[in-house]
Amino acid sequence: MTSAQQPVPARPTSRDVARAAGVSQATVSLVLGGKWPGRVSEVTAQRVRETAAELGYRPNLAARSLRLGRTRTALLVVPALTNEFFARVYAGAAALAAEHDFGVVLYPSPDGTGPARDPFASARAALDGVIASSMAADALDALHGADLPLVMLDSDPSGTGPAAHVNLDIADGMRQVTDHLLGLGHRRFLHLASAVDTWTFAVRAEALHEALGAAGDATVRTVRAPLDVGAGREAAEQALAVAGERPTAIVCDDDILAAGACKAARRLGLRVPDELSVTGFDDLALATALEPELTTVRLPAEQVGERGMEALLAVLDGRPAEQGGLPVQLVVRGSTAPPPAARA
Amino acid sequence: MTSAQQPVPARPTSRDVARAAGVSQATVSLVLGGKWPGRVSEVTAQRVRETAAELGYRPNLAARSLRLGRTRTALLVVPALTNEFFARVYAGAAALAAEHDFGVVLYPSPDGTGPARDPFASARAALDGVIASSMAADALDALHGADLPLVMLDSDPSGTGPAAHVNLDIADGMRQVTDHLLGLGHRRFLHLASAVDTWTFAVRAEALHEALGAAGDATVRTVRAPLDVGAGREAAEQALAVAGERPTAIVCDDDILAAGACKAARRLGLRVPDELSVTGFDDLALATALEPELTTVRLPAEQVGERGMEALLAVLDGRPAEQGGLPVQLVVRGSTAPPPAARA
DNA sequence: CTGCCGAAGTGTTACGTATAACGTCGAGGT
DNA sequence: ACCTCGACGTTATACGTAACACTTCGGCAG
Repeated sequence: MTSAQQPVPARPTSRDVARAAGVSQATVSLVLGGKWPGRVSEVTAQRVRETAAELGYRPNLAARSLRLGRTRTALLVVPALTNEFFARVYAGAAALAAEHDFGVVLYPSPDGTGPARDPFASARAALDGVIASSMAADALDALHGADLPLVMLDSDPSGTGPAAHVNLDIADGMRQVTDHLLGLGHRRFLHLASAVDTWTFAVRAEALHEALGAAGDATVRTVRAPLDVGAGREAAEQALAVAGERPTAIVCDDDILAAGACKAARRLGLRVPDELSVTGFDDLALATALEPELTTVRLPAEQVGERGMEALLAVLDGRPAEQGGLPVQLVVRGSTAPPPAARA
Repeated sequence: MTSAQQPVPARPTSRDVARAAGVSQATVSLVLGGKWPGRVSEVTAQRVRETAAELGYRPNLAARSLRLGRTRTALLVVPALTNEFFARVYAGAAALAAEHDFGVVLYPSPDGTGPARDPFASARAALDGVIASSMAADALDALHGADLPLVMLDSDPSGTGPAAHVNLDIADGMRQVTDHLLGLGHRRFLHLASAVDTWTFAVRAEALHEALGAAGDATVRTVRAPLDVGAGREAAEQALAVAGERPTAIVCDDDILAAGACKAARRLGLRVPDELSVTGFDDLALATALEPELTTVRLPAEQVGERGMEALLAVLDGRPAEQGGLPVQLVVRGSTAPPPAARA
């Protein structure tokens, strides 16, 4: 006694469509594939398309991937999606990917903590390429030896490994911040830097020192902290508590650290911006949630993702990837003002 | 002139492993599949495993999916990853998924704007199931008719469509907030509510009114705003500017709106918490970045994701999904205090 | 000695798709 | 009348895997 008719309407295949339309499976593939124009007469093609729509046909992507050896899926490696910047990078990458019928999966260590897992064991789809932020360095080791097309975001462009680089003009942003503060009259600076040691932060430090050096009479101290409000506050509080001449401006590597700096100031009874100027970097939503709103550098995060995906698609097509850094822009808000001395 | 040997070392298949180990492909599959214990002698199994490791064999997931008809991939539908809450939900879901060798892809409209795309056209992998936040209602329409196992997050549990619900005990959280404020002596309230109209927000309103009703002499006004700092500030500012008795406490549906409320207070020259108490909901990083820090309700976002994935895995296994709401907890910080009258 | 059984593998097949290679058929050139 | 050729399709095949059905073989009860 075998089961008669299967009662569950299984997902229709291209062969089902073919049968219903009275053509061969190959013709269905030809029509719906969209390439090979002219291989099938328009009247037949129309019939096939209608039948496919009627049956609700959806190509089986596993079968397609198996046949083609490509998956139209990219892996995006970022340290943590809870950092708004990277959430926006993902959004940009995913949006452009969708336009090209591509998918984006994330490296599955989205909390940034925990041991680096094998990205391929967990990335369910086989991958056509990888887009990776330099801030996810540990994950990159795991990627080593996979010889997939690799696009690096915000990393040292002199590295020759990656097929392409997408960089922000971080140095210019830091110059704009510094010039803004110098223009207001500041001369004693505190650099609240990220404890993470990647290119994107090294460039900040370098540009800051260079711009201050040009001013001649400016001084700067540096303290480092993990990218988190509490840690930033602590570091800033300690640095501000030391004896001697207090800095009049804190330049932060990141809006999150800047939020910490603002809290430190408040705890020490220093008013921002009257007694202490604070600048951020990134222009996250946080920057306008604080009071006063942060003077910061706006980074086009979504564009970073888009350009990264664009570069990857180009590489996969054998086209050259567009080079060149993305421009950033200083946004002056309420957290910066002339130093007390200049106001007196 | 045909090409002699392929110079590119193609990715080894299970058949390559079989050849190298001197067994059949079927045996390799048997050994590496891990099921069917005892079908292959331990000595042979060992040899196969070693050979696979040597060659760096990785199963082709497309082929496996094609064969099995399952993909071990779930779709997570959330309104926007830039909302830290959902980024954390994703983190929780992805972490648990990884433990079970599952993958999570995101509905590709991560900015929350734009027209709802077809989730299946863009989700590259075929899907085994869907986990969806009630806040992504538009996307759910697109999911209709896919008859995949569906787990709903934070949605009306009386809905019978989904295979399982994972809910936070939102009502309890709102009760805790209200009782806290009533206990401090507040009687005139403003409810800064989300403009989004989903279960999770309806419950907040209901619980608030119920708890206030129990107090007898309390009054509340409601204003609604989109989930964004600027919109929250504007709505709060307008509501506070009206003539008559000013509310002494603003209860917000969300930390983001609470940040807006704090900004509105500052603009109007009202000190928080001395002249106006403000409460949030979610306990995002933002809550401790603000000054004063927000009194808010801590939601176990990661757990929501975990439980959602857990429920989906259960459903896929034919096991019953664990029911029951996740507990939430009031976190009292600096943004609440007794009202001015009680202090005088 | 025969028949049966379990252990340990192997041969084979199907999953659904894309495309290379192969018909077929009528029009048009010589 | 014969060949060619383009237009329109079809047949056949391979991608890599999992698992069903089968073989082989030594052991052992009847």
